[in-house]
Amino acid sequence: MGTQQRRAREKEALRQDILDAARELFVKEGYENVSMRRVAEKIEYSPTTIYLYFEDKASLLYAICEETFAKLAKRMEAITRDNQDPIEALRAGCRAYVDFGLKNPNHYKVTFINHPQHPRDDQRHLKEGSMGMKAYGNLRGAVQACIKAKKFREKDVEAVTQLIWAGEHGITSLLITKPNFPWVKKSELIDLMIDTLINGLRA
Amino acid sequence: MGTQQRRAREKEALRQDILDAARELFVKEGYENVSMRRVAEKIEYSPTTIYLYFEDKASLLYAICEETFAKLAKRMEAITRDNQDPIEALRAGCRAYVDFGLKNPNHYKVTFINHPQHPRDDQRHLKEGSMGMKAYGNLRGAVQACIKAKKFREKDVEAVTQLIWAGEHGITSLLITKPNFPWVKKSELIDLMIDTLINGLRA
DNA sequence: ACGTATACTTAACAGCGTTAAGTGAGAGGA
DNA sequence: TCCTCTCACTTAACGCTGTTAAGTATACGT
Repeated sequence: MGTQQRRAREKEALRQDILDAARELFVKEGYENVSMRRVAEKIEYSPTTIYLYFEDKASLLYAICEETFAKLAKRMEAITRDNQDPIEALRAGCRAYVDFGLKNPNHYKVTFINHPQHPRDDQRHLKEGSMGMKAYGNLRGAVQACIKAKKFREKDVEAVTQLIWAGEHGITSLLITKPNFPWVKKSELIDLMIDTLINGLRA
Repeated sequence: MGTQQRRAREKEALRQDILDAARELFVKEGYENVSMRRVAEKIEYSPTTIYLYFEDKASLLYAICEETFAKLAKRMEAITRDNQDPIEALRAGCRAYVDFGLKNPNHYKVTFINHPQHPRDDQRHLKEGSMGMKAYGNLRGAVQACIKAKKFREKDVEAVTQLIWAGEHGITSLLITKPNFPWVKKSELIDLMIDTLINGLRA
């Protein structure tokens, strides 16, 4: 009777092997530059085996990104929880977001930078329940707190959240995709963005 | 003797035909979704003919983008020339940049959003002499004017220029790549970004 | 021991960007 | 006028890609 459970365990193990192999390759060489055949080679199975565990290449990627962004969501939650001052919490959350993007550029690229190729994956990373959406919700919470404490002049929570997200994303994505541009000191540029936005929003 | 000139004219005409066909397809369906074979089909030549006029697919795209961004650079130049108030000039320039991106999403995508695939094209759109760089230079001019007029607290021209560019880019790229996200009114979000940044920078 | 479900592989399809080799028309010189 | 050679273009092919249909062998339940 334990056979079924053992088989299920073995299936799950192979699924994890595929995820591990794909994650390593995607992170090292970028999603577009890694073929299903190369992932298969790494785990020493035929390419088609992967399709028994994941619908297609995009789904494989999505599973990996959800894993990764779960960490970001957790980290941002901890920041807003531990910080008393809402402004400081927001500032720290923003900084964590950008740092996370720069530390996981390939994940960030496929989740937030690249346009979805197939209409089927459209916005998958920002659909309800996704980790990307969870992180967004967290940011909104931090913004909400600032507005409640009457720190901001603008009262539209959604607008301010989207504004800050766009600012963070602008810096993060440009630093990732244009590494050879003659940037000023990156860390200071990030802080300048966060400070300027918060300053500009102040009541 | 006029033969050589006529042949040169004919070559140039075909080059333009290729550009026109490629532009139309790229704009309508996006760079990645258009193959060289499809461009060739449209001009009724064999696929390899294109390679007699352009080094590869990326170069064909680059030529098209330079055309397009030349228009943006020109527009931004006119704005900074016609506007007396440096802050208003900057504001108008920012607005023009974002509007341009939203009106030419496919050009904007390949120029500013996508990561360069091949190291050879790396940063091509932001190299010296490119139209992308010209537009950047224009923005820096507008920022310079604001700093000279003592309107900003931060004095580092390069840092402020990059900050504003990142802000503009953040909004533009997210609105383009995530059209189904529940955005607040787009036009107001754009203005909020520009106003908040300028406000936050004010002396 | 036998049939069947399950896990996996082989072979193939239709497409991609790109290149090497081949063709044919037309210009220029004798 | 005829020949030659240049130059614009095409045909065929290479080595990839993601994905699927069909086939095979193992190991399970009866």
